[in-house]
Amino acid sequence: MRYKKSEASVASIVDGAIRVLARQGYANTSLMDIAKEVGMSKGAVHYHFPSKESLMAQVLQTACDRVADGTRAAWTEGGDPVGAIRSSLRELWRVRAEMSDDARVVADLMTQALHDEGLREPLAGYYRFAFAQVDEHFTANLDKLGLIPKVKPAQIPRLLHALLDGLMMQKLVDPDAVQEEEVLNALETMAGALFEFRAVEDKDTDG
Amino acid sequence: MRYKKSEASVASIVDGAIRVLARQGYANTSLMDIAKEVGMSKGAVHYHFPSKESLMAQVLQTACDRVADGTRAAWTEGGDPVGAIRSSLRELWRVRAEMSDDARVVADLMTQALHDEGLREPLAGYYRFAFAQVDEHFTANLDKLGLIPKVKPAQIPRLLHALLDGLMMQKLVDPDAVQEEEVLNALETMAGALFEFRAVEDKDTDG
Amino acid sequence: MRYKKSEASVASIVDGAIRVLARQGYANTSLMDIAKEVGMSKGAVHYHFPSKESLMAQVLQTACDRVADGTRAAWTEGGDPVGAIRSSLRELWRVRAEMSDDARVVADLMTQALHDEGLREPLAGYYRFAFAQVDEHFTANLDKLGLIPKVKPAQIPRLLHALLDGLMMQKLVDPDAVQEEEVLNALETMAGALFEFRAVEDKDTDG
Amino acid sequence: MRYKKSEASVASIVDGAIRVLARQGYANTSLMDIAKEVGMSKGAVHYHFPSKESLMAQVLQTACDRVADGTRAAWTEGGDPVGAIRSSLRELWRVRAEMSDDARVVADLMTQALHDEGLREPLAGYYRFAFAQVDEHFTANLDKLGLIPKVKPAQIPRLLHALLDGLMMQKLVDPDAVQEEEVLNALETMAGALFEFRAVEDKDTDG
DNA sequence: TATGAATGAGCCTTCATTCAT
DNA sequence: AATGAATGAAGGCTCATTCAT
Repeated sequence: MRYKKSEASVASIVDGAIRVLARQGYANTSLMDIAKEVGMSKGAVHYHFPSKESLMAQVLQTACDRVADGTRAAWTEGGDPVGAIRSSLRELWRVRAEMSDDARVVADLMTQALHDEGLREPLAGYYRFAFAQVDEHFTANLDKLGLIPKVKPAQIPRLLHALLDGLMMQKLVDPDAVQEEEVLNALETMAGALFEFRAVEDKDTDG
Repeated sequence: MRYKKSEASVASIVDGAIRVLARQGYANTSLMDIAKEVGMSKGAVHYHFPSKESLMAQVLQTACDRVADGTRAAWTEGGDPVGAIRSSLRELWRVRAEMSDDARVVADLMTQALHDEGLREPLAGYYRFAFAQVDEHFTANLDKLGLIPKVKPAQIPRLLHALLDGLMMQKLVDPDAVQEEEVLNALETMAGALFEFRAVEDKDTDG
Repeated sequence: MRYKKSEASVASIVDGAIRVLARQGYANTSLMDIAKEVGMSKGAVHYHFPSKESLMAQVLQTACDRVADGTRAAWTEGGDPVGAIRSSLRELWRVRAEMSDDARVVADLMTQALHDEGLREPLAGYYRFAFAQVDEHFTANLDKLGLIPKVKPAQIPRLLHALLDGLMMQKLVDPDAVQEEEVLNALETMAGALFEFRAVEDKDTDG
Repeated sequence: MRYKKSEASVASIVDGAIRVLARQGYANTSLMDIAKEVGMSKGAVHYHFPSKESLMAQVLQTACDRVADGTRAAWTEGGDPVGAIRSSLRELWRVRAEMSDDARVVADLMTQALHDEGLREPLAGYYRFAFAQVDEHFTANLDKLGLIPKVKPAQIPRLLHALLDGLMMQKLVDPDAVQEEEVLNALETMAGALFEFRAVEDKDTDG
């Protein structure tokens, strides 16, 4: 309890690392770069993280958490179903389209994770969380929203995020080529294809 | 004829590089690894490629070309429109689901390209080609196929590939989690949402 | 009384250092290793010893003292001369053959001392003591034991310890190769060569 | 065959390393020191030796070989047995008393070998060779020399070298304390104790 | 065309040491 | 008396690159 300086330093290092990684990419980033970014010595970074890999794991974890957190507010509830889906989708895309440092780092470390065992878990956790969010706020409410899924419900989160992430990838490679408004329209159209509205007479029958 | 040998060496280096990169990833691959893979000296690699970056550019170019080539045969023409779309989609996914070395390298170098000017062009070209293919074989034939797009036609290739690439990313991170058959069904459902069939009586009316 | 705790800490550090050094060797031992071994922080070690060198000097001193102490009991007196020499030799060898942590550390730091001024004195003291012990218990009693040296008496301790230390070195390098019993026999034979028994009639003549 | 430069460099590095190690000791010697000594870059040293350990193994091997070689000439044959033994012993001691860089390095790395698997073999080989030499030139000729061993013959080389090495150790620690002439006399005396002359009448009996 | 040799910058890591608390 | 934090120099090692041959 007396020594909280360390926590602050750790946080500062992780933050700095995310900034540098977003700027330079994993393959071009050394611990020296990170140390400089946060105004510490290389030794200090190693004091808090025994290895580069352990730092990277924490960095990825943090970035994933933040991206996931950023989508927490995305889910609009109540109101008419169509409007709710629409605004949720828009929010999910906005988080990606902003291309925050966090999002860039997640994308960057994703390919690195293919060859680096230690990075796999944070990513898997991220996907789990993201999918669970869709399930909780969306798939679970299909009935309430008056929607009938046209694909296996378990696939819905996967497809939605694949679409969003694929578009983000394109945007990362060529930011100008992706037209926001048109992407959003298309997103809605495609998402809309995953369901159909329950006919009104069904409701009558139920009641 | 005089340069045959050299050309063969260049090709061999690029091939070997793709194998090594697919195995180890960009950040963990040195020129030495590549030289060893193709049984040449480090010096020889540098004789053919002035710098690592130039080799990587060529590698990415080649990998992109091959992936693109692999999709050339994907396009089924003739027959009923629905069947054609279906089998084309299946082929496009198969190329990714196989996760050939080429596909892995494209994915791996994509994030590297964000920070490496020299890698941008091959990727942009790849996207151009992939989109153009969709346009040529698909979007341009909408009328012939009796389909009316529900989104701006220019967005169709983008959306389709985003979905496919996003799913491949998920598969790279966790190969077992992606269920082939269900993905294919969902793919068709979503793709189907981009169009609607022109009613038969419309044709009569037109004629 | 006030310094009891500190003294205990100092002793604990030195003890721990000897254990670690015996295990890992000087060149592979850091202050961190030692601090960990005794359950203290690196800073604490530096609080008690201003520098690594000063700790090592104390460590060597302690190890030397202990080894020397271990030989104090080696000297059997009284009884027949041959038996006394024999059992003393056996004890001197036993101390080495056991290869206590102390003995290992002395051997290890001996080579380090060649290049490290601060370690020289403890070793010199050790040799002085060891030689003096031989002198006191043995050389000085030659007459009483009825022995006549065949080499300069001052050389006796040196030769004895050289033989013992050389054998220990061999044992350190290859523990199994040194056959205890045969070594002991040979030791006695060689030691025996340093003297000759005074003929009994000499005694008579003297008396 | 065309590229002999490497062999020269390797030899030069090993030579330089032996000089530096003799001067500074293993624990105080970095690859940089060695590179500087031979006027090469650190990278060049690593080009020829993949690791410090591999260099040290080669260094120890070379130093051992040289020391062993230096004793090849020590063995005087023919003439009277006593004289032969005497001059051989003197030579064996001279090689050590000179304290060549090679001998110092062997002594220095001996303690390091206790904790470094890779260094063990060269030392073991050295002992094997040294013992074999004694066997070949000496123990095997006992009969011819008219000597009967008083200890198990297999122990003779071990004891002889233990004595010599132990004395060298003392000399390393305190060069002035070891008096050459007296050591030599004592050496002869002790060595002499390992045998007894066959009585002349035995010879008569044989004949 | 291709190689072996060498370079030198840079990387991750270790470590003795210092210092505020 | 002892600790956690931080430093900075140095260590072993990797690597893209250069060059004579």
